[in-house]
Amino acid sequence: MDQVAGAIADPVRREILMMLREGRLSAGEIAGRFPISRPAVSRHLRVLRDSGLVRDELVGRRRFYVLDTGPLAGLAEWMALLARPSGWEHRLDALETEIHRTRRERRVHGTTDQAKENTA
Amino acid sequence: MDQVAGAIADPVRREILMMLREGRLSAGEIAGRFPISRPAVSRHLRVLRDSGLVRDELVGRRRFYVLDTGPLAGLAEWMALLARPSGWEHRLDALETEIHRTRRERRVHGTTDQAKENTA
DNA sequence: CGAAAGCGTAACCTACAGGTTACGCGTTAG
DNA sequence: CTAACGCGTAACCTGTAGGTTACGCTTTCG
Repeated sequence: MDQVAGAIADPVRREILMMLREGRLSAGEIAGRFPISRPAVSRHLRVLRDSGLVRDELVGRRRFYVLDTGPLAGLAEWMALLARPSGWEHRLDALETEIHRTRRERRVHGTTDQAKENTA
Repeated sequence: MDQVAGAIADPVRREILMMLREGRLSAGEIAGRFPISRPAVSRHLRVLRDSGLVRDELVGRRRFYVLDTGPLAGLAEWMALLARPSGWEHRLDALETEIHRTRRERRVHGTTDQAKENTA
């Protein structure tokens, strides 16, 4: 959970995650949408990979990144625990169920090309 | 939300927040539970105050800190948005939930002594 | 096969986060 | 009134996060 919290803390990484929400993207496609250099983005992607928030799929000479919201569950649980008397934690519960549902449907994003899976 | 994410990212600050869940604590009481120096804890408290996650109450020569989970809502919403499959219907849903979010008083920790409120 | 595309890694630099000690200021106690 | 307490701030040091350029490896294409 520590790694997840750290990964979330950076605005560039948060934006990358939001990009990946609409489907997988190659490293170059992601880097092209930022004003910073490609290696900088590459290292942000490495942090996200280590945290488990993204998976990568090697397709030819390209590397696609896929969002994986699973690791968010731990952080969500911590937040819910912290805010127990608050009232908005119901949305966090919803988030967790959503995460589990997404876990089942993850294969929808996978298209029909072969890819060597490189999960962190 | 950026400040909240940054505040959450540090393990010491997370532990402070968990401590405050059971009631307000003075700066000295908090610092006494960590192996690091008191000024270091003081600056962690400053970060938490700036993020809005804690409020402070001056009582005599002591300064009590009180948990405020309100600012977590923004981050929670972002996480929920990320975990959902992309689509504008879901965004509307989240917006609606945010608008009707309850602002009920969190007077639970407040005891009966007078205190000058110093919210960030 | 040789050249170009697509990415990650290495080496390097700078800014800042997080730690320490020294200090100052307001408040309580004696 | 003076001394001690409680706490924040200033000044300083160090490790690391995040940026850059240079480079190397693998895959595709002429």
